[in-house]
Amino acid sequence: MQTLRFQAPPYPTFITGGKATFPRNHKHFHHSLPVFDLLYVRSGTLFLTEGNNRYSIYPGEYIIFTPNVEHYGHRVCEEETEFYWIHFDTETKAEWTNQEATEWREIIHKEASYTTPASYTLHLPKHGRYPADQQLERLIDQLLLQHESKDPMERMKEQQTFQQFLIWTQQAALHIPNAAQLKAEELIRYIEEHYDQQLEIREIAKELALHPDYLTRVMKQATGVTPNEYLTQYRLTRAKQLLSTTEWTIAEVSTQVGIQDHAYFSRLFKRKEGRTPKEYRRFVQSTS
DNA sequence: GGTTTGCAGCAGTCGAGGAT
DNA sequence: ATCCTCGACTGCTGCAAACC
Repeated sequence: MQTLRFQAPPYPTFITGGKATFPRNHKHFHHSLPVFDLLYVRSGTLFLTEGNNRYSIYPGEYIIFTPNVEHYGHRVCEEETEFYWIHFDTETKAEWTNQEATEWREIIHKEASYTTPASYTLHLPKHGRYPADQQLERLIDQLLLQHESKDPMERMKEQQTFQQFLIWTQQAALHIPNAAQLKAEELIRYIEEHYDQQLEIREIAKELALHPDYLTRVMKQATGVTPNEYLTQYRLTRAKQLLSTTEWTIAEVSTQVGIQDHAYFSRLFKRKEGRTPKEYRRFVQSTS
């Protein structure tokens, strides 16, 4: 299996991306780009050829195509096929190798000193699979939303999200999740499905059959943030979407994202975003 | 309608440590 | 190593009132 190997930082740059759906009997067109092209299949199957190699990309799998090498569909889709496409490029030299990395210590190229940052050698498999959950799709959706956003602050965050996407891709290539990570993933799923309701850590812990303290600990260990911090972050992301795409009052938006007290919502919003919800809406409208 | 401020209560977090 | 509990304390949250 070929592996794309490159140094970071600087991390590769996200250029553009999108979501596409091919109907049944549709075939991918002939295509060659001057940058890397990553395709991630959400449902259905893509049958693609690059050079002399044929690939079948099933749901949950991705493939990375090489710049300036033509790829095309060698077979029609047998069912409706939904996939994401992401174009990116590297500033550092990137090369295809047959050496796969199997442990994190192979990724950490050099530890940081007082004057130089840590450096990493990422090894991304040409054709790989992500763990079976919807976190990754949410991350890509977030990336595409930021890319399409009229808010310059959101646009600036897209590279950050793309870096996280690359780290997850690297993690998926090596990853054997431990118990804490599995529980944190379960908690994240729960939060994202119930963020619009009143959530208490004790209730969630009961739901997941764990002690509340323990839940906080595994979440912090796996993601670096506490359940509450994650919930707040998620609610504010949804609130920003609603503020920029609807005419709802601040109180309605607040209720919609699970915060009953709109006064508290405004305060929270200003603390995290640096401007009140009203200012945010005005700002987005003025830049569109 | 939306924001700010003050305040009280308590939920959530963290360090330490025990049980398995 | 993993899972869990306890006690202390921080800061989150909801409410009310005043103001823009």
